[in-house]
Amino acid sequence: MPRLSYLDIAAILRDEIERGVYRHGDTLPPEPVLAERFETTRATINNALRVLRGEGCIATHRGRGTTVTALTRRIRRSAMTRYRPEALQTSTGPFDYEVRQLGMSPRSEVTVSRVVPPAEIAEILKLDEGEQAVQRARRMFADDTPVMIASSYIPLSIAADTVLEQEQQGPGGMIRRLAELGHAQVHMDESVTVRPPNDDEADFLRMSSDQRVYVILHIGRTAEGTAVEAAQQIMPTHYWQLDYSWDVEPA
Amino acid sequence: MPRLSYLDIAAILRDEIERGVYRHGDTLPPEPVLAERFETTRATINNALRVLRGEGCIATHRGRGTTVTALTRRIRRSAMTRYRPEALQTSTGPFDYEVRQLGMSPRSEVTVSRVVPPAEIAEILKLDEGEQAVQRARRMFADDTPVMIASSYIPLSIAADTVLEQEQQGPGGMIRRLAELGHAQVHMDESVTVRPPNDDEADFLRMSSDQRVYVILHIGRTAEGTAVEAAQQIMPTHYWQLDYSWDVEPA
DNA sequence: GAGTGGTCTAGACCACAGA
DNA sequence: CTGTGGTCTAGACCACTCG
Repeated sequence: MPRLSYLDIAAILRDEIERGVYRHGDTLPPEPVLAERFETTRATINNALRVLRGEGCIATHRGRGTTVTALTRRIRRSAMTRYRPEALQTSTGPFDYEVRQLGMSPRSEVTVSRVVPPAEIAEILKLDEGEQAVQRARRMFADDTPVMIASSYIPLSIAADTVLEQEQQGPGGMIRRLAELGHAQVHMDESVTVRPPNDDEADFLRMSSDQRVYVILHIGRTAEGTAVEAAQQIMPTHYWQLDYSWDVEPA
Repeated sequence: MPRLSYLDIAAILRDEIERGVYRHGDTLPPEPVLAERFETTRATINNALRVLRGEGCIATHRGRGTTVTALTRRIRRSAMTRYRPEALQTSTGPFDYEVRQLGMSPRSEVTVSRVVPPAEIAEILKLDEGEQAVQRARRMFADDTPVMIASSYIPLSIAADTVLEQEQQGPGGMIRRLAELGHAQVHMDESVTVRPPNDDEADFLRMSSDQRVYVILHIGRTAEGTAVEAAQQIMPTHYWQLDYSWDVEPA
């Protein structure tokens, strides 16, 4: 019998996970045991697990073991509905809706502070070098699995000493508050890129460097085209699907 | 002096690439040479190169060596403009525009055939089990670097024996032709996910399994909501940025 | 302290590209 | 043929988690 390659082993384990031999949340056998089962060494098993980790099937933790990832389906982030007035009416907000769609429980933690934003954000908000902005940082969970980091920045000239510097926003969230302050947003820009997580992101999102995050840069603009809010959202690619839909004029 | 970890080595090499010690297109020293330089073994070098490969910095080819990736900036795919009538007026089409924006030369190859589409596509187009559709497969290049695989599917009931089964489409492309055939599209849906490339994709796009592709499912609908075109686009994440922009009603 | 996965060493064989 | 990167073996040390 020919030896199995790490890809073969990954395929076998993937199949067993899909067939339910290992359930979501289960712990896989330790690497030495798998090595024995497949008549190979730990290095090869480690390689196979890296493949599955990259796909988001499993998560490995030193000292704790290898567990099958909890999320069955991906959370669907519907860009066009999540910023619509109707979506904002609900006190819970679009993230809560998106997570509940999967039958999971949403939770989030907010931190508000004044910071000098990253250069990319400062440029969008047309801030001077070293100028501060209000940062609203949110860490979001689905059933206690961390699934998103979002940082919104609003120029101090708009947000200083307003409700935007308080943690609780009330129904309609930031968009509604900004509108009430005379900065109604009528246009959104988003760009999507993908990269490995940095150390902080990997730590909070419990990711390995074999996995990837979406980086979504979201910009809200007023009728004059001024950017009044710039937000960066970091999400593991294996947890999310991004949905967009729009109307076009017929050709 | 402490030994360097593969992450340290990756960081050093990344820095050297960014500083221009190795230029885009250059070949890096072979792994045994790097192993000697960093006083370690090939396995550790291999590990370091895997990190850079995952970021899209380099590409490794057995027998040929390791080269620095050609693309400096990412191609920007602007979803909302690429399907607008104005964008379609130009005979060249949106992909050509997007690539030229980077100062590169676009090229694409089209293959038209009748196939039974993947289940996901068949469901969208409401095809019966085993029913065929017209597939227009495009492989796209920027300066001879393969950057995208796109497969559009149109139901046979619409496309059979029409200009849609010919390779050349003329100005306005498929959207215009569909409109002329009485299937004007007024609504677009797109979903974005990310995964490792499959073997075919990795082969054509010259990717390794450490890298990732966007999978964009694009659906064009008529005023009645009928899907008349479903397309799947596969693009290496390290080559592309996805842009979306839209208007919202004020809160 | 025992068990986990992360990383490394030293060496080997292989598939593949190119002269 | 030589040199490349891909993969594997056998063994080791380490950091981390948990009882």
